[in-house]
Amino acid sequence: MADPSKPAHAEDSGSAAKRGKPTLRTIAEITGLAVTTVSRALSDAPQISLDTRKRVREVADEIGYSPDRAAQRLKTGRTNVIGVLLDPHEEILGYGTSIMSGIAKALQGTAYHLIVMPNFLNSTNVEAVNYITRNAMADGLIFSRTEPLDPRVRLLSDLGFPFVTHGRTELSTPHPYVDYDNFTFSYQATKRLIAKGRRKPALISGPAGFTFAGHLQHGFMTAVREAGCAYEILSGIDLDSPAGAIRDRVRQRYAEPDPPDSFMCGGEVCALATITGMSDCGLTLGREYDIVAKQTSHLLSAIQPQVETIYEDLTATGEDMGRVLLQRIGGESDVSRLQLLLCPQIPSSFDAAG
Amino acid sequence: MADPSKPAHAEDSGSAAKRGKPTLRTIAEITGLAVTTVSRALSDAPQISLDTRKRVREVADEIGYSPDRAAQRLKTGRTNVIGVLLDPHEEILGYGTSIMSGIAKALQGTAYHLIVMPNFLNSTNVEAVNYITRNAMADGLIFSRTEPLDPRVRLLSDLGFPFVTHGRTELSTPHPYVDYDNFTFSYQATKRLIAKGRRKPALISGPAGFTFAGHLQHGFMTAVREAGCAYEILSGIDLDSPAGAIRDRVRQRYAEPDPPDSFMCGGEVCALATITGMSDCGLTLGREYDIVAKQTSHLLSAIQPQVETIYEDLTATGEDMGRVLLQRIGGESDVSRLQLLLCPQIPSSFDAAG
DNA sequence: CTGGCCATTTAAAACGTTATAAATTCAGCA
DNA sequence: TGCTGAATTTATAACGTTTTAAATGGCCAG
Repeated sequence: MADPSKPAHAEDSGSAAKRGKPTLRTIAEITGLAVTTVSRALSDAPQISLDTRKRVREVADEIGYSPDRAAQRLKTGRTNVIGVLLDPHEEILGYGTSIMSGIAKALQGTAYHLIVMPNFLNSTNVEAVNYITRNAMADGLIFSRTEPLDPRVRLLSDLGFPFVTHGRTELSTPHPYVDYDNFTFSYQATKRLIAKGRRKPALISGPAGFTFAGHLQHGFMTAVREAGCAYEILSGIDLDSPAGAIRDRVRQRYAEPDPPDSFMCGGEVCALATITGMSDCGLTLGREYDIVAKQTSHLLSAIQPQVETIYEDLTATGEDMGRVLLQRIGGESDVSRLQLLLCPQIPSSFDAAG
Repeated sequence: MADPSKPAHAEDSGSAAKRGKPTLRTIAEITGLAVTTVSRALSDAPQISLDTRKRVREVADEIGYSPDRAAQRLKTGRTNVIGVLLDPHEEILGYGTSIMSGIAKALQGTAYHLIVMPNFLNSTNVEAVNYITRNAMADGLIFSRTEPLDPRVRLLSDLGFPFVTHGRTELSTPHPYVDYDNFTFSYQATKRLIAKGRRKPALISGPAGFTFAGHLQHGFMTAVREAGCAYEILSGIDLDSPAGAIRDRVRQRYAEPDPPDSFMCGGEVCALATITGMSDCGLTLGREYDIVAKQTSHLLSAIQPQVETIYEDLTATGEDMGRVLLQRIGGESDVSRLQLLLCPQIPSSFDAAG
């Protein structure tokens, strides 16, 4: 029925002042001013008299004017859009939700829109970045899961395109980031296991290649070395593995000699899967073994309240990333002011001897 | 450093043929044709000779031309963007991921971009819809969690703005949708509980106000009435409740007289929370009680393989929605061809007597 | 009353694309 | 030769905005 090639609400043009979406021209005709003046007035240029500015604003509000973003974009080259690159797996247990709602909060009240670009097709994330910059689809980019020599970071740095990452890199050129201190998290979590009397903690490590995996491992190793105890890094699985794979691996490990007696889990799904695997072997959490996990949602604590957790506030992270990116776009060139390392809040119960 | 107001890769204009992003004009200068001709040639207009079309395409490819979407958009009014409205809670257990990757698949190879518009700020979803249509931010819209008299559907229908919903409404004006047959799901799931010998199934219903909640309840009621058995609809919680609330409610219910002996759970988190609550009461799944749940990810089957499930393929749903929306934008006005009701696949084990 | 300066407003051009209508070329034919 | 019409190409305008440079008018010093 309705012709989709034209906005359906564009009614037939009436008399002189044509109907349809109001533009600067509409306001100009109503006020008797020139289009230029109206444009200037709406952007509060000091060269336009206060009277005029006020009158224009009133008329604009009255007729419900809102600027055509396509035209602004064509003219200025600015899109007023912040893009978030979303990996397929990132939606699990609210990662994406939390981050996004944080960013949205930071962008509230600004001219910027948040747009999520799901990256389900371009096999590599770099292609997506390339595409977005080449087609000027956004003024700034946010993405996560950085690698030590992240090619996206490299590309964007070269282009001078504003971005913030969730996670650090090891590139020599510094860049804006917001990161969680996974070293400290892992160190404290492992220390907690040891404080509870465990003598062989196991780490289910982050997926190989990502910067945070190194941090997790480093924190873990530091704690076990300090304690001088045995340890194990479970091979064959990581935090990205499906729950079933983690469960099976844990089960299998317990059929072999000299199994670990506790687990440092970097995520809730990982913890749940571990518990299931152990339970299949007849082992009980808190009795035969312990777990400390990172918590980012409320699922784990509802299902398995016995698991001790350290919380990572992803919404706050998102908000920080939004703020940092806005500063960057706004011209802040001192990168050191655009790097945030968020500290884990260690529960006070951790202080008590296990 | 880099001035963010201009694309950083726009170098200073060289000699005659200025550098920077190639435009139609660049191609025109190279080939000696008029800009109009180039535009036509690239859109494969039949009025342009085959020779010319081929030559223009070659040059375009060579210099890496890609059209400026802002300009196209300004001129044509078309955005080449499909928007997905994402509710905050929808990311749980991969709902959003699956849907989005499906849509992305359907859009692959078309001129359309998928853009996710997280709706974390506008309290009501209608405001977001209003905003998107008024500002012509997309050519079509996809959203879920429809209500019987959904105001978004009403608004978009009035405007003639193309959209597809995940879920049906009870509005008299028919509209494109893709929906899962929650009646059949709920009916079969409940029948399965009864076939296993349970005599008082409980329903944890969908959140009040959404169309699918009615379907779930209807299927449940049909099954219990057919069997003539007792039943219960658990009050105070629904599928949107946090896991902790569901767990507590289940536990609490078992402290009261005449508790249910089985559960129809419309989601995995719901099932997990129920199991936890029951387990806190010392009750074992498969012995003292049973659960049938809807499965949309692989978490539940990894953590609690004993739970019988019926699968809903959300990626397929997304793909269908993408296809339907494209047809709608393409001018398909026969709405009945744009309505899909997807049937639950009932596991063959359901046929065996419990 | 002229010239100059300030404050304010304006006309014209531009961003890159597409739509409309017109121009050009050339073959066929009277 | 000149006309018609088909095939191909083109000039011009337009989408709504911002930018650049220029115009207008008022006021004051000379």
